[in-house]
Amino acid sequence: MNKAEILVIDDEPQIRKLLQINLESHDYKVLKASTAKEGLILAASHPPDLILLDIGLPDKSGHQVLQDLREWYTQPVIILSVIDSEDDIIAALDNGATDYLTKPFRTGELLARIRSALRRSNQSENNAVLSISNITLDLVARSVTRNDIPIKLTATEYKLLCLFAKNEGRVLTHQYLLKEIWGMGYVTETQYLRVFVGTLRKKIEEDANNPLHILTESGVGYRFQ
Amino acid sequence: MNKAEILVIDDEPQIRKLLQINLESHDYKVLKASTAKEGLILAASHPPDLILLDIGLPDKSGHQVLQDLREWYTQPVIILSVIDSEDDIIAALDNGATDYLTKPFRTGELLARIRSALRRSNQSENNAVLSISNITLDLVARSVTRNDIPIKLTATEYKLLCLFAKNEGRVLTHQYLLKEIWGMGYVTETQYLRVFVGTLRKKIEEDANNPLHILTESGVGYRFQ
DNA sequence: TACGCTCTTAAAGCACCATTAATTTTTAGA
DNA sequence: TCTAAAAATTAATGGTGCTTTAAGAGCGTA
Repeated sequence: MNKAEILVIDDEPQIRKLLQINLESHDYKVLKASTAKEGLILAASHPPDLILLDIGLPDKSGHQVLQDLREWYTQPVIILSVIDSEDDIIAALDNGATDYLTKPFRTGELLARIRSALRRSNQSENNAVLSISNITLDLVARSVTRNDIPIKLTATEYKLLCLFAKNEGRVLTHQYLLKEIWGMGYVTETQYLRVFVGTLRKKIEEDANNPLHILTESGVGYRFQ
Repeated sequence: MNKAEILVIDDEPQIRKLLQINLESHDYKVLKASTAKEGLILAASHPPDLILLDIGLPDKSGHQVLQDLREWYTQPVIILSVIDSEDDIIAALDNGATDYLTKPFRTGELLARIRSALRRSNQSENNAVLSISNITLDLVARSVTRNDIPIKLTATEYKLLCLFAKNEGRVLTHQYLLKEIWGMGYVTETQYLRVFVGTLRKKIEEDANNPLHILTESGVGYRFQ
């Protein structure tokens, strides 16, 4: 597993610094934004594994940011706030926040809540080994085999195959795949998918011209089985 | 969806009563236990959708109960505690607690955190399936079967069948169907429907000449049953 | 029989898809 | 820091399958 990426959206430089130091010392990769706008753009261009969101931003209410994020972002969002108001907490949680901490927070607790949130968001994907007919995918070792023979995949090919394997039998839309792999800004770049599905098929199908695993659903997306 | 069942494990009768009243008034079914032993037995004999666990039980530490539960129980466990100690919080979260609230807690916040936890634990099992006699429609996987045999549908055919299935037994007018699938500008193109209903019938009816599912309501539209 | 509505069929057009290769960017190693 | 290789992106081309269109035939009703 790679370093988990955490996006911090907070306008106070001291808090950003504090969080960055604490998170990086626990082996997370930290992205920072000081305004709502910047944060949303950053999240969309490169979806992080978790977002820490300050509710009191200068340009936009954190509640609004949360709603905007939840239109498409499914990973955990933990709210940080100086306001210890029950209404605020309820509103945030009902808008899809994963957790809500009031400042000043205890860093040890925050880190534990981050671990907890990440653990839960990963547990569905945490089957360590996925096997679909003759394809085997070891999520921990990050290795793939076909008929027990190791296959070398690039980073993008691997991400794509992971998404497919975790959603066996489901149709994944172009939009969804592009969003998950490249980020929100790329949902129209269907051509990327064609190229990478092409290379993946060459590597995992018996006959890339008659694919049995990665099926195309014309006009919609792809289905893995 | 049935009432969600919540198991309260707490030794203080007042707290149990308070929780019961609040939870039941929000349409949850409440199970109660006053000791760790009782709670574990109850959870095992009839697994609830969520557990509220007091950390200070008479017969066993709540941390120990949590560990025992997590051997097999995967649904949310929210810890309630009079102890506002960071070490306790971290230990509980790292042992698999979903959330941790210190007493006295605000009931509105507790309810919001329960909703949040249940929402997240349910989203994975959300395989909305529509079944109409021998036709099955999985809206998440975007797949259709007849007598358990997969049927391949084009994007437009699928949209059409979805509309039908979601409005089983109702007459859907040409106008409505055209508006939903092709858009407002196409409400006069009745011929499109004839063609696509034709291909759909070939795929899902036993005998496309004597359709049992997609019935024609002459001059008006179609009805699915 | 004539008319309105429907169904079937098939050809034409077009959007979508796959493949390949060229170009740019990133990564790894010296 | 530089260089070479690998990977990602972009662009170009041809193929495939879906949608649209159109024409003819069936069926019930006046």
